[in-house]
Order: sequence, then C-alpha cells, then structure tokens
Amino acid sequence: MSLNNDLSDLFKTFAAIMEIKGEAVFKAIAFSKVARVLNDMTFDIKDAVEKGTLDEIEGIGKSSRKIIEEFVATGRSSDFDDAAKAVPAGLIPMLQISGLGPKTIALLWKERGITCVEELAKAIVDGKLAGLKGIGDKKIEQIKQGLTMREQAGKRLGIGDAQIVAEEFLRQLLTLKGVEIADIAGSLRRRKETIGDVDLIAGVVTSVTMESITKAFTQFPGVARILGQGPSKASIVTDQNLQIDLRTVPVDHFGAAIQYFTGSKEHNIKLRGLAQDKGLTLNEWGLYQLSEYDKAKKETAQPPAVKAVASKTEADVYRALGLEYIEPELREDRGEIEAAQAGKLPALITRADIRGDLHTHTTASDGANTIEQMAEAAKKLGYAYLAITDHSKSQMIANGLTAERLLKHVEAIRRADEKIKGIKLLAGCEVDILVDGSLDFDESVLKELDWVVASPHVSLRQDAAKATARILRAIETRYVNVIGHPTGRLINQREGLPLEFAKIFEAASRTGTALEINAGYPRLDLTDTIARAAIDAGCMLSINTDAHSVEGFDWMFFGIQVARRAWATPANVINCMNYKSLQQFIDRKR
DNA sequence: GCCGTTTTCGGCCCGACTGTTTTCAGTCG
Repeated sequence: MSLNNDLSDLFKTFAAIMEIKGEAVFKAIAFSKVARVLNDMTFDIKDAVEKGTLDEIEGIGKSSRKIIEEFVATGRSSDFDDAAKAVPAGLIPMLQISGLGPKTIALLWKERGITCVEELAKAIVDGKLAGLKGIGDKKIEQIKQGLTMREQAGKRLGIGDAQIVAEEFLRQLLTLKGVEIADIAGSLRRRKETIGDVDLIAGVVTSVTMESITKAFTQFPGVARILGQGPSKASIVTDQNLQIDLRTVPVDHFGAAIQYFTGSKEHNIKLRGLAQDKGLTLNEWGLYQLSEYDKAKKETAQPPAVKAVASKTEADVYRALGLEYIEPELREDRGEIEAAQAGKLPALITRADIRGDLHTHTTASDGANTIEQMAEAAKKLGYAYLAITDHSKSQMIANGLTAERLLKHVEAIRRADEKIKGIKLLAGCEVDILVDGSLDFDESVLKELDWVVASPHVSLRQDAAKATARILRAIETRYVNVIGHPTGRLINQREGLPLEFAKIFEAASRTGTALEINAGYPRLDLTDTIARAAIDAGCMLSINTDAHSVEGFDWMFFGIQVARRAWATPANVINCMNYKSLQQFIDRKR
C-alpha cells in the first residue's frame, strides 16, 4: 500500500508548509490528521476512490478528497505543488530540530533568509541571528544544541533497547522516599516498535514535595544533560542519548496522569472531546465537572482545588467516560474508543494463550542449540508443540540443509519426539522462496515434512508486481503452511518487499496459509497495521520467534505486542490452537 | 480544513516549562 504512504507523506508535508506559512493552525491540524489516517489505514486508498467511499472516512473532507483523487489519478496534486512553491523545501526538515517551531522558522526565513538546516548552522556560527525579536542568547544556544542532537540522534530506538534503559530509571525512581507508585508511560507502554523518548510517571505522597523528586531524578547516574526541570516535571538526556521525561503527581492523581502521558495524543484528543460532550473536562490531573473546574482555584504544578470525578486509576477515568477499559496497545485512535463505547473491544491475546512456537532453528543449520535442548526449553515454557524449521539449501551462509541432510534431520526430529514426552515436535523446514516464487525444495521433499515455513531472504528490492506474484506463488504451493517474515523488512534498516496485501490476504485466507508475525527484533514483520488488515481480511496469523537458541524463545514477548496492537485475539492466531486443531489446520490444505 | 440529534457557523484538548518578557508567545508532549 505504498500509495497510502506516499499520500500520507504528502499531507504531512502539506501541513508543515501551512504551519510555516502561518495559516490557521486548525487547517494544518486537519491535514496532519489526514496524513495519520492514511498511514494507519488497513485497506488501499485506491479502492475507496474507485468505490466513491472517501467521504465516509473520518477526517477526509472536501479539500483532502480532491487532493487524494487527483493524486490517485495522476500521481501529483496541483494544490500541493502550488503550496510547495511558496515555502522553500529546506525549511520542512527544520521542524525536527528540538526547540524550533514553525513560528521561529518563518522568522529566520523572512528576517535572515535562512532556507535550510545547513544555512541555519552557518548563521549561528557567523552570529547572524543576533538582534532578532524574541531570540536571545539562550534561545540561540538551545537551537545549537538541537542541531547537535539531530546529528547524533538519527533514528528512534528499538523497544528492546529502550525498555532496558527505562526500567533502570524506573528502578531508581522507586527507591526515592515519597514515591509510592511509578511506571512507564508513553509509546513504550503502548508497545510501539520504535521509541522517540521515554516517559515516566511517579505518584508522590503529600509529605514530600514533587519538586524534590524531579530534582533527584536529574541527579541520577546515567544522566548526561538536563533539558529542563520544574516543580512537577523534568526532562533529561541519558549518556546513551535517549531522552527521558518524568512527570510527578500526587498519588491520588496517578491514574489520570499515566492515562494522559500514555497517549497517544490522538487517542487523548478524542477522549477529551468525549468528556466535553458530557460536560466534563479531562487533563493530567483528572476528570472534572467542567462547571466546577472553571470556578476552581488553579496553580501551576498543583492539582485544581476541586474534587475529581475520576483520577486515582486509569480504569476509573475510562469508566466515568462510559467506556470499557482500553488496553494501552490499542490507544492510537484507530477505532478503539468507538469499540469501547459499544462494548466491543477485542479480548486481546496474551502470552498465556500461546501453545507453541512454529519457526525455530537448531545446530543442524545456524542455530546454537540441539533439537533436544530446544524441545526441553519449549517444554519448560509450557508449550504443547514445537516446530523445528532449519534453513533450506539456498541459505549457504546459514548452513542451509540439502534435501538429503534435511531428510536425515527429519528422522532425528522424529526420534527426539519419541524420546521427549510432554511436547509434540513437528519436523519442518524454513524453505526459501526463490526470486520467482518457486521453493528451494520440490513437493517430493516437502511432503515428507510435518510443517513448512516459506520465507523470502534474498532479492528484497523487487517491484510490487514481481514481489506480490512471488509470494502468491508460495502461498498457492500445497505444502506451505505459513509465510515467514512476509516482507523481509528490518526496522530502521531495510524496507522489505512492497507487497500488494489485498491479493496476499485473499490467497492466504482462501488456501488456509497462515501469515507470520516474526517476533524477532528488529524484524517484527508483519507490522501491527498490516497484521490487523490481515485479520480483517479473514487470515490466520502465526506468531513465531525464529529462535536460533533457547534464549531466542524470549522474543515471543515482542511478537505478542505486535499482535495486540493488531487487535488480535487467540482465535486469530494458529499457535493458540491445541495440537489437534493445529493438525486439522495443516490437513485442510494438504 | 473538518464537523454537526442542541450548531451549516463557530467551534476545534490541555497544561508545563522556557525565554524574553513586564503579561505572554512559542514549543512540547
């Protein structure tokens, strides 16, 4: 759905141009929303254009409809091209510099002729910013730091890495006297695949000041730089260049605060609109009667002097708004609020629902442990079954198995299965999907296996038509049970195959072929929104670790999180089936 | 620009912190 992505980028840029031009801020907000809606969409926007259903999509109005229709037809938008002429393209990346916003960028452009990041850096060195209204020495220093950070920061951190840092700071926070409760909020709590910064919330007892906590936080070991610190919040950068924000509230307001700072921003905006409809107002202190709240005395960094309708727990806040409790992974304004109103939220999959792992490696190819060691480790995790799926012959670099070696390996797996009680071992293989969609082994070999994962490993830069035909051919192959890491993308490193998912989903669901959520970081492939589209299209998912050692089984944690963000219930995931049902799933295609 | 069983015009989420200021704009989340 690269068309969706292209259009999403166009609207994002359009919004930035509007901000810099100083147009009504709500116009820019409206287009930003269109950008997000396009990005999150689980279907191809082209279909909506052809069916004439663009109007039914929330956030898309007259202007954006026109842009979308023109872009789908011609690959361009005249409205966008006109707007882009008015603002130098180099100004848009400047919005990513911390401390610089649209107003300041417009000022720098109009008063000093600065049109890109490089010119800004030079202007600072040359002292050209002096004398600008509202720009003092400190502001210049802030921009300078923002420029340095931009060079160093580069990419968002993976959840695995961010989690470790966040937990260490959380641990330190909980040792402080007066901190009764504390937790991670923000995108890390929502389990997004990458993290921009870490948010921590602390509930503080009344006998100490909140400022003593924010102050102590800035003194923690591992703090490289303090970005700001006030009576109730503080921001620091760690020596690994990760920003951590701390917000403190009195214990009684912890629920409202962690709700607020878990986000997403879009989820919260909608929630606050809902509060308004009920004559309430929602902020980080709590949910209040609007009439009482307006009259109440308010001081910065202090709860308002009025009793909250809800504030102590998140569940209280959601309940008071007439909603089911919404799990953090769902809070993206992708329909979860409407579902919660209707009492129709999915019962999300949890780790306890997983009965087995269906994509793992052993010493036979490039794994670190034997069949027996992997089986015993899986048994300890409480699994009912485990598929051993070593690489096929094309994966020379991974010591891929020839047909002859594979068949011997199958015998070894069957012997181990006899010997080890309490877990069923499936003799399988991760077979390469070759460039043209044929497989690394022909059917005479595949039919000897209990389980086949077919995965693309090479030629991952094919165009959409070739890539889609390639995966479709694998799906149509009789003995293929699941497509492993279907796109081959690597987070922050590799785009992966540009598949036409509507076709993939149709074939997968019709043939009874599962699609994998590869839990290995940095794969996480399929992604959350694509996996959700697959579920909507009636496909079965399989969450597998691709473990290359017994430790690799731990990756399951990340795969579950992607599935939860995809609204998956146990009914959508084949490795939540008991062994008998799994066998029926396999038999149906054979 | 988008939206609407109180609105087709007039709203649109809300507060903390910083810096450059004498009361507030800009930025951030």
